[in-house]
Amino acid sequence: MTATIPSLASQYDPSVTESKWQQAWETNQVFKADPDHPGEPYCVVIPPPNVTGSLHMGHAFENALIDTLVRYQRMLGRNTLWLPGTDHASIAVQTILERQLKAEGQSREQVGREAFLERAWRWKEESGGTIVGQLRSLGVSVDWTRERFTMDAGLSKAVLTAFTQLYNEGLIYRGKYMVNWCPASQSAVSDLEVENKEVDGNLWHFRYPLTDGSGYVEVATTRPETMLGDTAVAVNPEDDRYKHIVGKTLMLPIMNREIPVIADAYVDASFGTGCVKITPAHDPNDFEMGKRHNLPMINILNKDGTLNENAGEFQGRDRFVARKNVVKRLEELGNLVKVEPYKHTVPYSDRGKVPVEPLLSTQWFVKIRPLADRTLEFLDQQQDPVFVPERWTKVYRDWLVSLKDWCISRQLWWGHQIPAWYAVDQTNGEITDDTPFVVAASEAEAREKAIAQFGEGVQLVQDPDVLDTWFSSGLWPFSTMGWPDQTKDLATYYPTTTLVTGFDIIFFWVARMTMMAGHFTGKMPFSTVYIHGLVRDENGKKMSKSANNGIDPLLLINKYGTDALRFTLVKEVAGAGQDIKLEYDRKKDESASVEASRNFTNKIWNASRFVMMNLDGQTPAQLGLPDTAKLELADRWILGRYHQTIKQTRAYLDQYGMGEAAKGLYEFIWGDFCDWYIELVKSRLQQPGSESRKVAQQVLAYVLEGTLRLLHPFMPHITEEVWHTLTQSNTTDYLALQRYPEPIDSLINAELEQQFELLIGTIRTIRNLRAESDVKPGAKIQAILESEDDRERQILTAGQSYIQDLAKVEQLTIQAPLVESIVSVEPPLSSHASTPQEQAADLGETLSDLGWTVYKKPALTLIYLLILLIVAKVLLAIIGEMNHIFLISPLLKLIGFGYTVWFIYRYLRTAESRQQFAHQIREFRSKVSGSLTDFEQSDFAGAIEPSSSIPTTVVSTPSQEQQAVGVIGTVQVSIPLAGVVDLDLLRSKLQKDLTRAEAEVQSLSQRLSNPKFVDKAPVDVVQNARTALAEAEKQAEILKSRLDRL
RNA sequence: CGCCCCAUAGCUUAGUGGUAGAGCAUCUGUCUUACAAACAGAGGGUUGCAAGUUCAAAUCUUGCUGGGGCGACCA
Repeated sequence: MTATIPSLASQYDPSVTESKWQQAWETNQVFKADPDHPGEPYCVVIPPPNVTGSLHMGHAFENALIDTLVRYQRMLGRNTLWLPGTDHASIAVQTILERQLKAEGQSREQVGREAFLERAWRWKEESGGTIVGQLRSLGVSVDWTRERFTMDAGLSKAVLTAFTQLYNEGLIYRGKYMVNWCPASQSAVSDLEVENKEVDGNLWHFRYPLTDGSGYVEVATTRPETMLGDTAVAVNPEDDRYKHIVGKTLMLPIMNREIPVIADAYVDASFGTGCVKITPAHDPNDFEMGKRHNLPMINILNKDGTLNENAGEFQGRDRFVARKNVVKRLEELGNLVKVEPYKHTVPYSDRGKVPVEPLLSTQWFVKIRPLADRTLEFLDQQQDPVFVPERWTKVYRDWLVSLKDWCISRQLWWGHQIPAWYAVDQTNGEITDDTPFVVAASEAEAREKAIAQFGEGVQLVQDPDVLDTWFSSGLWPFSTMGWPDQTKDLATYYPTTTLVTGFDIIFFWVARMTMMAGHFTGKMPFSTVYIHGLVRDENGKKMSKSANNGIDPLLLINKYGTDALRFTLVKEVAGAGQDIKLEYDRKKDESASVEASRNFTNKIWNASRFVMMNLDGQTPAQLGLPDTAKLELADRWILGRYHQTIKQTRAYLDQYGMGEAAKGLYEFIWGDFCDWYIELVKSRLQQPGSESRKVAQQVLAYVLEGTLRLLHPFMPHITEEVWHTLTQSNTTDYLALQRYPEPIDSLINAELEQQFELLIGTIRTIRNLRAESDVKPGAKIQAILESEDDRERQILTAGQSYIQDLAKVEQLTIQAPLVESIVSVEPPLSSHASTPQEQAADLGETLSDLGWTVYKKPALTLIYLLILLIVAKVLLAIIGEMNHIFLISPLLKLIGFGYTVWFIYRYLRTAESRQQFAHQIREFRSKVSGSLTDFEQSDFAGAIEPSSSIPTTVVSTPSQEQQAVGVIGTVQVSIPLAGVVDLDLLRSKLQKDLTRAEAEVQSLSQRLSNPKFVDKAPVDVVQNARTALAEAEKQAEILKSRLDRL
């Protein structure tokens, strides 16, 4: 790829770039996993979206998180597989198809199973393609060659194997039990597919007469129509009010059926009348009681929710119509006592959105305890899997503990048909509750088995029902890799590493996977479960179809780009598992936060453009690494910040802190790199042919290239695009496959960063003063920096050109303050009562200062060094003896100070001598250490080196003029102001700063005067407080004297 | 009824014992040669309320209030 750098547009256009790379990655199979690839395997299976869906914000969020993790791990060199796919969503698809059929005036029974399924597959091809295509637009780094669908041949084989094995082990059974019946989809559903909603209903009170005519009992119900199926009334055996009627019978009104009064401890005597009507076929509790008391179980419902022949006169009526009619009838008969409003919860079908009916029917179940207990063992004994955040472990565990058997049969056609064949010839050609059956992995096998059992003439019919979709999803982590066959993929990538999913799916899916995996593979299917929150709308509401408040990710992608949307979503993640909120203006279809990320992509684009325009067409590789000896202050600073950022980003990503990592990168790129470093090197880039320019180019190229790699997992497209242009790589190289940057600790220099803070603070203070004083933005000014701290002055001097460039200062004066202010402030004596270690450190620092600044000639250097070393050694030896003498430290400082003054006067006063001096140092250093080209060997400790070619102007302070004054640390910043100045404004500004400083002094001295604080707080905390107090006092003092002079 | 989470600037939030920091938004100035999708500057906080522990609490404890979630439920 050739760099056509200067012609790059000044605004980044994601639309072309993003689809270009998505296509390139896929057609070149960049993310195709290879089990033979070196490196520890890292594997994630996608939470399969269902084929009826289209991409929503939750998908975008989830996949952005996964892709960030996966791309990071891939760049770390792990043998990475992210396996994509979809699930078949039995009920959802069936509902849609039946609706279509109904619109055509048909029913599924009319078209028949085969034609129906043909239709379903056709539909799946179209709709399933939609979501997979949309997934592609997110730029996910999945291996499309391994895409799976839960009804693929391979996965279906896994389902058959799992089912037959569980059946043979006695863990799957068929039986007549109470299930949740959804009249809308006309199928049983599992407990999890039922949502309890609180509704305002009524409690109807009825009176059932005793058959012996001795009175009545009063019962209450929220579902009056169920009385048609009542087969008893129960009371608590201890309830004295009713002891005498237990064993008697009642006459059930309307049905005129004689039913017994039974005693059961389940009945709460204190609730209502203490009498409970019992409908064993339509209530789980009543069912249990019915079994205990051998009561008849009368089913009054048809599959579609209408009443059946057992409902007498109400046969054929819808359940809700019947409810009204039953009440009316009872009222007519005089059996209605009262109706009271009653708030209660009603189970609704998740899919059908109608109330489910508890119904007694014959279904297939998984005996769950053995599976759940096995999984609990993994959790309790091996902490496997680990949940991030940890608190979800308890939720997961509690559910496993209280889990009931799982109804897995669905009266639907779309899905995995249950591999059970009934010998219908044994029951008159019908499948009844008692028809004998065989379970087998294929029809042929079933026939073989059946013949053995029932003879040649056996007539077999396969169970028409299908399995719960989650049954197949539960096998997903290993069925997708070839299980039950022992494939290479399975051996390499299973168990998978991390599962990323929402908390709402822990029960549905996570627990089912762990149970199935524990049973079939003897392992947990993933070692970590990362739980993310929901994406909420601009009002903090859950996005849902019913509330119609979804935000279309594709709309935002088209408007701002995939990278921008992804970065927004990931950046918003605070702690793991927390919900995120997406800003959105529905009128304009705009999102402020995505726009901010789009602006960030544009920033990256333009910063890269700037860098590339200044590299003379060379790539980072061609430019090479800078010679460490030639690095300037700003270079060392940005390299330190860069490596610090690498360290931080990796640390965050390693502990799933994707949001924090993203925010850190945003700050580094926009703040450190663009706002400061690029601005700092601009003047150097305008010095053709200079060494300084070359170094700046090298650092720019090095940091930009590495930053692109750092950012790639978060913003894959723009980084890939810029990286190709920057490195002029050919098309077979991909940033996605480069190594993630590694931090070099020796380049991270906290002291240097701190020193740089002073420069940045000074620049800000000057800019602030300019703005406050209405200095024209373009005007070059004069500024005076005063500090009594020689170290501070040294730093300011070293960064002089930076201050001049970025604060537009023409004449910069750095000096010690006037004598009066030197003597007026003295740090508290006790602050110097430092430990021997600290003094030694001080000394070391002084030594290194001198090492940097003292020598005129290389030969002299060595001599001085030797002398100093000896002196230091002697001093160190005696310091231990005399560290109680307070004067030592100030004395040393004084000596150092005096020496520095002399030194500055001698060598640094003029630009000429400084340049010469700097040159000598470099020469000396390269002689001593050789030219270090490898960063690994470098060491920047020591920090400050005066930068060259600074026109220094030493002028006396024009104290008579009006000045704007600010304070940063203990540095006083003044700008002489020409012309008219708003004195009041200046005064109020100073007064405000003064008030703040005085408040600080007040609070700090209060704290320090508290003996308990001084006694009990750690030494360094007290020390920090003292330092802060000294600084605040100094500030206040400067401000006060300025204010006085105004 | 039980369990869990949350509460900090207008919004989104950082800060696990040392005296509150950022981004967005707002206001002011600027088209300064990478970027007006930008740059520079400014204002903005009784850390939900109350007590307690501590020299010191946004941070730990308890209670309360408000918001959200999950689970269970007696007809």
